[in-house]
Amino acid sequence: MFANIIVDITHEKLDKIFQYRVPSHMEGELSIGMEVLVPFGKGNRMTKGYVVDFTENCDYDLSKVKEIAEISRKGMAIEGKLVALAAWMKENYGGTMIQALKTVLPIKQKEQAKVKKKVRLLLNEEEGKTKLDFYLHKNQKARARLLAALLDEPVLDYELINKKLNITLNVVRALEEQGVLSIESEQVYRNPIQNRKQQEKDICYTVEQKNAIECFWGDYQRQQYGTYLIHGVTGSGKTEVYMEMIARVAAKGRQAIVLIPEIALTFQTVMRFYRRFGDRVSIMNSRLSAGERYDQMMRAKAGEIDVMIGPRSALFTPFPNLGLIVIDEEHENTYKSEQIPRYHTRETAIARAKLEQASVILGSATPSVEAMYRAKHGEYKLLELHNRSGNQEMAKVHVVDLREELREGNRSILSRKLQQMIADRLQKKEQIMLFLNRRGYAGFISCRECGFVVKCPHCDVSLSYHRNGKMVCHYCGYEQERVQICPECGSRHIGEFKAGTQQIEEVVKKHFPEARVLRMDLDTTRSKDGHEKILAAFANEEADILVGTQMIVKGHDFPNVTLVGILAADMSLYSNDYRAGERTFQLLTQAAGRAGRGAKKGEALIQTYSPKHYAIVTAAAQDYEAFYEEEIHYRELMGYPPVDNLLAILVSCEKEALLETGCKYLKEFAVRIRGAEEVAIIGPASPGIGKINDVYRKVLYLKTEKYDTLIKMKNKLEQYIEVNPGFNPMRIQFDFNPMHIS
DNA sequence: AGCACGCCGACT
DNA sequence: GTCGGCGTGCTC
Repeated sequence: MFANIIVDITHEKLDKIFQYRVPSHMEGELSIGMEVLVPFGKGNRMTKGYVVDFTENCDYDLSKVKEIAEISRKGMAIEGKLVALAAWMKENYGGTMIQALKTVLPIKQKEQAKVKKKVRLLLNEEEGKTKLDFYLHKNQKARARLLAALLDEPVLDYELINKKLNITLNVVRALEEQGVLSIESEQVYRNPIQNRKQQEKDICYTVEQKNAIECFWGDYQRQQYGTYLIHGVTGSGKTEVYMEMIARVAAKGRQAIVLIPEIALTFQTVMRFYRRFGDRVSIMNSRLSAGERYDQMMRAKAGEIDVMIGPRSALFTPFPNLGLIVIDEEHENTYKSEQIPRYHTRETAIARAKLEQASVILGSATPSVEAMYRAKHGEYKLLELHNRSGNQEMAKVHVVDLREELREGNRSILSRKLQQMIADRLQKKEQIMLFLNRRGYAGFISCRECGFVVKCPHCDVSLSYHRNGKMVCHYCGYEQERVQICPECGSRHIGEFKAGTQQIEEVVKKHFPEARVLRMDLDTTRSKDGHEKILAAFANEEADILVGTQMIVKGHDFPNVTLVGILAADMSLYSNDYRAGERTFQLLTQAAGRAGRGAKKGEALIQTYSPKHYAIVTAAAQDYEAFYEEEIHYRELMGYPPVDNLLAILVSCEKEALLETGCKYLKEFAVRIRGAEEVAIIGPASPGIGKINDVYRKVLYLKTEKYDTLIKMKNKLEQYIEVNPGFNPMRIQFDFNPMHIS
């Protein structure tokens, strides 16, 4: 038997897998993730490594393969656990072990950046000059070059010496021995946030909050670690519940990870954690430099902190004794990675928690259908928070039928009712948010007159215009000619629906010239901190109306906002994707939740062409249960996740003809290995973008109830692709339960 | 990263 | 010839 091993040396060149023979006496006890000592390199010096995988055969020159020397056993090191997690991710999401390891051990890439070696000159000017003459005389060019540079600037970064002066470590070492210079490698941690601990006033929990905490804690005390789904309406105080749970876990000497979508990782949120945990908290975000991020990881490993807050990558924080993982806004689709391995944070967090005997808390006001499905099937424990903790009332939600507006001659994007309400708030000096749902804007084709949407007859997803001038289904590849008139009512006002925040800003300014309007979208937030600046300005009431996309509905509380207008709720409803209903419901509920967060009562208004659609009806009623029932019924009917599982196989190739034959072979192979299993094999279909940078793309779908079957088929397909050189010019990616069908 | 190998100029 | 400095390439 052979073992695949990564060598614990931090350098890109060694960032690959080495194979070693497993001595027979180790066969029983060696497992993935274990730390071992192996002879490495010419001198066979003993080097630390981690077992990453086992194989029967060896594809390296057998005469060169060495044997593992010993297992270093001081419990499973934290790296070992993460390696084991990487192995799980590779198995469940596809890709190579290296790719999985790179996502799990970010340390590897960062280390060289952080161990900033410095070189300091030890000689005075005179001694230096003499030495320099000596080197020049002996024609020792590299030494002379280095010394000359040091005489100019007595302390230099090793990296600079290495890259710009082209001098190797050999030379530096030689000069060190001669006492010309010294090598210093300092290790300074920087904490990106100052310690500003303030004691938060005593917290009073509601009955529901208490119940949730005690339910979790009871299990935890009995060492029953599991997954909990907290379904709590906006304003029900989920964060207090998380913090109490974390505090109790931390008191037991265990650490916690809090995952928050990057967009919701605002100063406000972070400060709440700081107030409670002081400098035992650390945050990670994309603004931190690589070095700072590495420092944070090292602090976590060294036991200097108890809580790490960050986006999905923070899941891999190397805590020595992880006890709890919290995933806030669990339904957000940024929790699914777009890079290989295309892991889902929720599933991966649960896998990590199992490896480390920890619990997982999922929280959301609008849980994903997957999470709720699993909670209802007993996989997760459901904890409900129905009431707002401050006793505020939920916003009243109105629905306006835009078809009716059109019939009555109002072609504006602002319905008459919305115009009235805006005028009313302006006069009361209250604030307004206008929300444009741009998600999934990859146009759908709808009738402005009756609201009819052109759909695929086989898939129940909307068709969209394709470059070839036809309307296509991105799921099954179905095509039909463009419609000129609405098949439902015969109107000629049928076409792609589009509108942008800019147009809306103009319309609003025209209607209400006295109002101060702020716009927030990709254009206006591009500058550094643009995001925060706009939100701060609005919070300071420097504007009356904030117009924006979904980024305005996340996280921030504006007490003076008493009206939220949702301008075109349909935008995400008919994107070509089975999650459209879910996303629409989530966005509408969240947007409505922004109104009335202060003392004054709030109202929300939804403008739509399909007021009867269940996602809109249930969102208007703020009735998650009703939505879930409808949605799960639809998923059952269509066999979409979470009822069935879906594996997307994305194939791309520069040659269109090759791509097609490749897909044909893949499909045939899939049919062959399916055997008697009940697996639907769909496609190949063209994804939303059929060609990127002259690379053609196709997608195949496998659909079945059993996730395991999909994994098995993925493994066989991966093997098949590897042994057939015909697939070499193609890139093939696997995506389990993709966030969008594209 | 660490180590050996091989090239090249300098000096006995 | 041979010695030592210096860049290069490999490590299962």
